[in-house]
Amino acid sequence: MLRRPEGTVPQCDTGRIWPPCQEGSLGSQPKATHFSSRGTPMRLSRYFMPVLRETPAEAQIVSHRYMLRAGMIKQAAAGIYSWLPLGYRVLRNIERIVHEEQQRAGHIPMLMPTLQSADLWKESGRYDAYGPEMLRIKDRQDRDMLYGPTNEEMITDIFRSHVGSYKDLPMTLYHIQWKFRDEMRPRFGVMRGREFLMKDGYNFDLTKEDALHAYNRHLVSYLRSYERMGLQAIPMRADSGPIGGDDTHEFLVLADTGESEVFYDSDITELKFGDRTIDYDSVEQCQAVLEEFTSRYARTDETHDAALFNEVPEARRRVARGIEVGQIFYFGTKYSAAMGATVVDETGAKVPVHMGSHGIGVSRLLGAIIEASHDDKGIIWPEGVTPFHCGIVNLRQGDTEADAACQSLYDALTALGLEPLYDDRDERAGAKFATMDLIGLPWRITVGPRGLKNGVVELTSRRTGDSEELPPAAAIAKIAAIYGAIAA
RNA sequence: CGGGGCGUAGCGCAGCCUGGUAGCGCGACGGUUUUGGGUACCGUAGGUCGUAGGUUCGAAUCCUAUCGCCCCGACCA
Repeated sequence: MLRRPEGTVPQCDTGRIWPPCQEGSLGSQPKATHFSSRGTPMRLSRYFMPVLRETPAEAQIVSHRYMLRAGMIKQAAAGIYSWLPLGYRVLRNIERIVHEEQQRAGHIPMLMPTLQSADLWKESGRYDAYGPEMLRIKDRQDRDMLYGPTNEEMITDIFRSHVGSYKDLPMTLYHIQWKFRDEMRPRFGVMRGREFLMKDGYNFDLTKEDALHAYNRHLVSYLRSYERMGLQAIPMRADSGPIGGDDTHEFLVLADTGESEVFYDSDITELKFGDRTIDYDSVEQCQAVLEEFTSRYARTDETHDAALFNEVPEARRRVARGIEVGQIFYFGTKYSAAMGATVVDETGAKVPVHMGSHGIGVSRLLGAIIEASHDDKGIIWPEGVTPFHCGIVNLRQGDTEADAACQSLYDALTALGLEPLYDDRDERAGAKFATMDLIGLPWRITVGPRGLKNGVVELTSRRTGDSEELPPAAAIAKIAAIYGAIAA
């Protein structure tokens, strides 16, 4: 019903790869049906969502504050966090979108380890080049190990071990895995943690042209992914940094708390990917999207060119701040040549493959989304990533009619494959509203004796604050329609 | 890694200067009262004051060391 139509996204592996166990898989929960990859509905009285009324002192920026206050994360050490149930749900939703969009683009999911042997890094030369950001560990045999900050070496090794012919190309492999970079100064909660969840993908192609198509394909899939998360992320020409490479774009979400200064032509913020369908195999179509989204001036401070920027009409010049949520690179044969990742081409010659790597900061995206979508009461989740589809607030817990009405709403929404969060605590209305506002569910159904007397409940948009009174069945239909439209 | 700051109850803080054996608000728990935007009142539980040394009759308080965390900067998905 609300499930994506069969065939739109062929056989997504989401949720089976990471994490190994699904929420509610112990059998105590009702069997999830349509949205089994998302989670389960929940009664707040049975949930674990330790909200804080006061802001912990260590949190400086709004996303960090709200994530702590909403009971989404708990710091374990500097830049390292536990994901509490509410935060975990959002994390998995973001991850799910990334999986779906990567597989839609034809990229193949897999999983590489967090801990790596240093050998491959010595071979590529990055063991020394990477510096103290890399967490180095010795095992009991005194072997050099490291907690991977990225996986170019490992994927290249896998590729060279098993692929030898141009006939096996093109190929793009990706995984979503925890990384560790020992930042000198972690801060801003999950926006700049030391441990972070990242999708990184690697394309292998016979020619530079093919590799650039892979680059474009990633750009398209990233635009789609961010839009599904309710974000506008602008591709900006960027600096290649320690990965190295020729072509690279960063995707930035505009936000005052962003770490990078960005310069752009305001026309670019008018661009929407929308629900257009793209044939990912079409070089022309992907190229057209790239040109559409990168032809206007948009650069981070690293690559900013004041002279070029001044060619933009003054009224459209913007200087702002942005949060980097992804980056795509084409780096040619840098690793393949160094590590002997070659294939035999049509003429029988051994040639190094052309590669690129492409990352999305999955855990960081939670912070970015909150930075871009909140008010003074709390978070406002976009429908695509919200931890629960809607909240049900029972204003008079213990009142027979109100309890029954809430229960039947809960059951009906659940039967449709939606996941409501039912606040069935014995709390005052104000406390329930404040909690719902804080955790940011986009829709709230408020149920009380007063309305029930007239046969209505109240449906409220978290984003606009607009409320309407309508019969319970109509409220259900409306929510189903909203989410049905997103899933379609 | 340079500069600064902070570790006292689940959270936010006071007490430290001028040593005398720990306190406030919120939260939690129990009760009464309330009930359509964090209600009010009563009661209860909870802290070897980050850790280790030292000075002292006596240390949260003074001294030393150490660990952790935060902020500014340089650096980074």
